[in-house]
Amino acid sequence: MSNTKVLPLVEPDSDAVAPCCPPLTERPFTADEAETAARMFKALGDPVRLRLFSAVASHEGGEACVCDISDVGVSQPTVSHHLKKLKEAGLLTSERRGTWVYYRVEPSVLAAMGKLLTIAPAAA
Amino acid sequence: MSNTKVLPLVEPDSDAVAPCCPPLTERPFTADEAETAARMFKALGDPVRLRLFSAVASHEGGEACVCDISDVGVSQPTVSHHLKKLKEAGLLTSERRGTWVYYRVEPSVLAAMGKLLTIAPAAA
DNA sequence: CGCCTGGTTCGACATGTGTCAACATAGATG
DNA sequence: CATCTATGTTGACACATGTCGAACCAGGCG
Repeated sequence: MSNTKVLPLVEPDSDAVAPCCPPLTERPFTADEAETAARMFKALGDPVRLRLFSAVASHEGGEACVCDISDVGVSQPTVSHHLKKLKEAGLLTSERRGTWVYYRVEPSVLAAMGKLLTIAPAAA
Repeated sequence: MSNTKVLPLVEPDSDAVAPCCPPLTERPFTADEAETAARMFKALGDPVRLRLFSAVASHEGGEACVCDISDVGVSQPTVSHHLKKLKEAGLLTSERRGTWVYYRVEPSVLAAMGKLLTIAPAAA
């Protein structure tokens, strides 16, 4: 394996979690890779989405219902809109349980993005 | 210290490279933190910028002149525009050397973003 | 000095995006 | 079934953003 303990907090086979792209520093991205990766970054490129995502990610059990996190200074439809965006970007998944809808983070995508930003482990 | 060897590829005092925010998973972001972090993510949230950034980052010596990376399918003014955005976001720095202008990556910012995406090292 | 090449800035335009109010839907509960 | 609460969807609108061509600045060179 190329890099052994870069993100030891995820799956053991941490090489498999990045079906998207190599580290940004490894070689110039192709148009397709850039398109894919940019979609994820763009999803986190909004303050409200970032707060929502962080709220879900840091919530107990890695999941939270909308009612728990919708206090970010915008109207409820806007919250819903942003959560949808995050879902479309593959960063969150949602599940309805009775009255409430719970969102949870997709850890593999987080890890993939983290690896993208890794300084090229050329020497390792 | 809270997290000892999350991104061992950077400076030894890797805690100092993130003057921005804690990991997304540690606690809900404040409005200010989200604003700051979103600015960086947004900068990488465009395919063209991502290609340019990757081209610079992966170039020999971590720097490249515009002429080396401007082959991304958009006009040259547009390239310049995106490079400016990346510079404003703190991801790149530029320096004129004779005829050419060289861009290089700001590794500390890369590392900071990587840490942001770290899965909360709660257990560690 | 005049000109050429590399790069940035300007002005304009089309498109994308964040936001809200109003309406619609899904379950729970009486 | 009536109704209430929790979410999502729609339509509209202001604003930001990506893009280009044209004009402009900076160095090197004859």
